[in-house]
Amino acid sequence: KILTKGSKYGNNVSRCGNDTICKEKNMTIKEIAKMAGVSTSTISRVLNNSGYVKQNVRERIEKIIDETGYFPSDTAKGLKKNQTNLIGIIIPKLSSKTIGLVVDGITKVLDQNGYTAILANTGLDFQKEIEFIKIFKQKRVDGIIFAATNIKEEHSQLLKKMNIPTVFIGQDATDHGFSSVIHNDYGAANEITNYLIGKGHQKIGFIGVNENDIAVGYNRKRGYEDALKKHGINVDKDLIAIGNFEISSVDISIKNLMKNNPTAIFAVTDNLAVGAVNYLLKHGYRVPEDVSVVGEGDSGIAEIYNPGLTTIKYKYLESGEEAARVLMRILNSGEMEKKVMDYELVERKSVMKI
Amino acid sequence: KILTKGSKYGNNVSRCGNDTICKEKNMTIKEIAKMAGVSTSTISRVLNNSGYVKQNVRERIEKIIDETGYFPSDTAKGLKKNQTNLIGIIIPKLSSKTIGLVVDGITKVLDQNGYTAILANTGLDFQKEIEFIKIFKQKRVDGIIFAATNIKEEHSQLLKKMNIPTVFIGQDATDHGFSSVIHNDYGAANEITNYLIGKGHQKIGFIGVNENDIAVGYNRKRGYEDALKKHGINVDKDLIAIGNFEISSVDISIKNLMKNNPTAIFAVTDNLAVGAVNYLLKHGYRVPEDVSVVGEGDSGIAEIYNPGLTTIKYKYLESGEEAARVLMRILNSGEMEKKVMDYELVERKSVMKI
DNA sequence: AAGAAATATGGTATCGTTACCATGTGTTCT
DNA sequence: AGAACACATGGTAACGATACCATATTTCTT
Repeated sequence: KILTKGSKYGNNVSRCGNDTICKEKNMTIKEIAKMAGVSTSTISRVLNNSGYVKQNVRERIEKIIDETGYFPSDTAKGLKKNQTNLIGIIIPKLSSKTIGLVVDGITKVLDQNGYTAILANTGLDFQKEIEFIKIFKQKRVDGIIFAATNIKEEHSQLLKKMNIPTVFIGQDATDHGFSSVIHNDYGAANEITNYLIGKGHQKIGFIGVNENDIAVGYNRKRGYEDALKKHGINVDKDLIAIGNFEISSVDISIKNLMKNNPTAIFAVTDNLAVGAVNYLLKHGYRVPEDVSVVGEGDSGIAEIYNPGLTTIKYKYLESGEEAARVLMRILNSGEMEKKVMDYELVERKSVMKI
Repeated sequence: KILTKGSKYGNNVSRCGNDTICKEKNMTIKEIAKMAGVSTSTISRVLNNSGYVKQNVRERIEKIIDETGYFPSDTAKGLKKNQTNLIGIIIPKLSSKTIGLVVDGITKVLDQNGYTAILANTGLDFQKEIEFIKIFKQKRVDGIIFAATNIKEEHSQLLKKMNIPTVFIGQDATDHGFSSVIHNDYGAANEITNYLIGKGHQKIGFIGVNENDIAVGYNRKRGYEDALKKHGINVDKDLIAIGNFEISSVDISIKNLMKNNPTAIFAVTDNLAVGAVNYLLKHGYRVPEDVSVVGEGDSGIAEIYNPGLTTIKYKYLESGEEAARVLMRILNSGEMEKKVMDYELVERKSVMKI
């Protein structure tokens, strides 16, 4: 046992022997060189598998490295090579399956390419985004993947000044000059509205969020409206409710909506859709017999919920992967890219033909 | 516009002027010193707010720093100070609300203390855990927070050799000599089983997971068994089903269980509980009228689901915060700690008295 | 007014690597 | 045999910051 109850274990402090505390320095390339009786240059060569080293010397050195548990300092390496192999990721929060999937995808691809993610969790606080960009600059990250809810001039100004390759995910920042991986929010909303119309619905309620959120708030609403227009259906303000992402906001939105007797409701996220269904069930409506309901996101809950929710499945994991791949390409002198990710309509039990 | 379609933008490469590509070096403390007509020592002093600097000189320097957009290199600083302010976080995956919450909590506290998280996402691959520990060592992280599903000798050996302060979360590693923040899995399972017994249930089915997972698999099962024993109820093997975390595994488990006519079912996670309810509903049982069902986790779905699921709410966000706090204390020469987090029984609609 | 103490600044070694040049050996070619 | 080349190794100056010491200059003490 090295660490026992009561032992001190501070920065750079470890136990040597019983309860003694002592500074423990890291092994360095110099010490390894001395032990092997060669120069640091030679050690560096075997470490990086570069240049010429005699087989038996290489083996001797590798053995020493193994035995001593030496690990070269990426800090020193980074300073010398002006490259950290660190990629900064900026996200609003992690306790959402959507973002979790995105980050899973990002880290997977980064790992394959020898990069490591460093995490900035803004907790939805805009000012923190700016702060974290600066921290990332100080840490000399090689690139940034930015999952912003909306892009302001302040972001792009700062990022340009910083001169760090950046990829946006979930929001289109190509107008600002940045590579972006986005979801086809407009197309998906358009398609699922068409789908409802195809099932005979004409009075389709809409539960959305603030349009400052371009992807979810603005684009999905446009998709809905355009689908109606295309089929000659009037866009009725009284069938449109705007709240926030909180499920509790649904109760108010939908109450107003229901005064106008829609036969179907399109909520822009699965959470909101579930909130809608819960409200309807509680107030004596049957779903889908009396009212059909659809969401978007296929966040896991849609499948499990009762009744199973018809929704749009976005490719979140894949978009994370793609964003990382785009960044890798940029780091290899690639060009700016814009990728629009696929989506998929998945039918379950919450819609009925009328 | 700095970045336009077609522009190259590689590592350390940026556009100077029209389409020209040029290396852009970072500003250094030396250059700032030269511009300000002072030594690097003085710049360092204003940067770190240490030692004496005349007010007007300080202001002149600050102005230059601001105008040039200079950011000191943490890489160089880290090399010199032997401290990176980086904390490595090892997790199995992020696309789970539970882990997302934990990491939210961790990053919140780290941020407050001037540390940044660097992320190792193992994707449930055990061998990667070992690999990432080594990467963290190379990156010279100041500490590690480890959310492992089970702790092997290989882990603790390596971590001790590395000499990096480490806190485990979700699993008790105090036997291995490491600080740990854990959930009271035994107590919670015990309590919710007692609760069912209190509601008059005697034949209580159990849906668990592999006992290699000490926290969820082993401890929760023990809590269940001990509650039965304490009330003089026989632990019936035919009422116990072990599957995995996948919801699809429930269908098989529960089918066998139902042959023995339990009046209640305790599933060790909400997901499994929801799977159970879905199965029961599909096969003509009413919940809770015919069978009561409880889960554990209160992962969000329990609240939204129909019927609302009675469950145990674990403090995931708080445990992340606490783990980070424990680590901060260790870094300040604190002692090893073991923290057991609270839980809370939340009653909803999935249980009925008989 | 002389010495002590506080204020203000600079010089330089150092952190742990790698890049680059220099220097030696063998080996092969003509 | 001598040149040309591959193989093998070492020395040293960076990379960008900070720590520590040295040295002025100013401001207090008594």
